[in-house]
Amino acid sequence: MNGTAPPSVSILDAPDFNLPLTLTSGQVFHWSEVAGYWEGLVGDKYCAVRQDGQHLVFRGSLSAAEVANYFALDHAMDEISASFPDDAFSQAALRACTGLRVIRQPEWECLATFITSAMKQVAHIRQMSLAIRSRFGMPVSQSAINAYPSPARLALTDEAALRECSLGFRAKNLLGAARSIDDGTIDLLALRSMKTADARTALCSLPGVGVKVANCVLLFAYERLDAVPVDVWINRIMRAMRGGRPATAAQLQRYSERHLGPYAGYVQQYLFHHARVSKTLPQR
DNA sequence: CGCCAGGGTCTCG
DNA sequence: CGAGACCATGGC
Repeated sequence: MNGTAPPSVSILDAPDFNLPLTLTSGQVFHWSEVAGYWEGLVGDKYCAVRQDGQHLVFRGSLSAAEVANYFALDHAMDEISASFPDDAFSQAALRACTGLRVIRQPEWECLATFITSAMKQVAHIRQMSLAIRSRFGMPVSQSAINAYPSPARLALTDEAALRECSLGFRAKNLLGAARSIDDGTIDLLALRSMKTADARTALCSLPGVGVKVANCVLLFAYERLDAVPVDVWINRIMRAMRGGRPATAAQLQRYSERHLGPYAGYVQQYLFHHARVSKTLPQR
């Protein structure tokens, strides 16, 4: 209301939620912990948030409804937990990752970030994402980092400039995707009302987007909670679930879709994070 | 230092 | 359809 008023803090109920776990589970890459608060952007809106037991304490430009929507506080965690398969892998991951939410990310920055994720570790995906924001993004009031640059902005740059953000061979793909979206070849808004299979096909027509990246975007930005990204970690876990027998990528993708239940994407995210932090699985 | 990372694409059998 | 080569870069 009053432009000279001190920044106010708001409080939100957040049962069955673990903020740091959610923000460090490899679905979103730009949040930083500063002085007890997690600071980040949702689109071009700044948010600083910390967890206090069953509550979120936050300040910035987001309304309570927007914070709740971003962190998917409305997800029916009882129902989702109950849907996890009754095998040792899934149940161990469920116990270890209680409170992890699959959040609702802005579509373009999710897509762009996962285009740059190919054959990269989580730490480096974060570095590339921050470099792109710093170099091409618009400053945001209160925020140490910039908004993710729009497709139109990236369409204006060139491959060499993107390579200076350490993208390597991914630079051409990000540029090509930005241009296809900027010129209307692909309409990210239109994907919202499409069947998952059709949306996946559309995403896969973009350079640097195959089934794995498309499923990341469907899961993390389009709320398709049954979409299962099969990366090298999930690959190992699926193989172990099947008794360690060798299997093709297509077999493992099919297995994940048939055996992980209606919230397969959730199960996958728990399996991924648990395996990655515990390092209990065979390395090959 | 050698190996690996939240892969995609193209070619060849 | 399935396997291999190739693509850059940094963490460990």
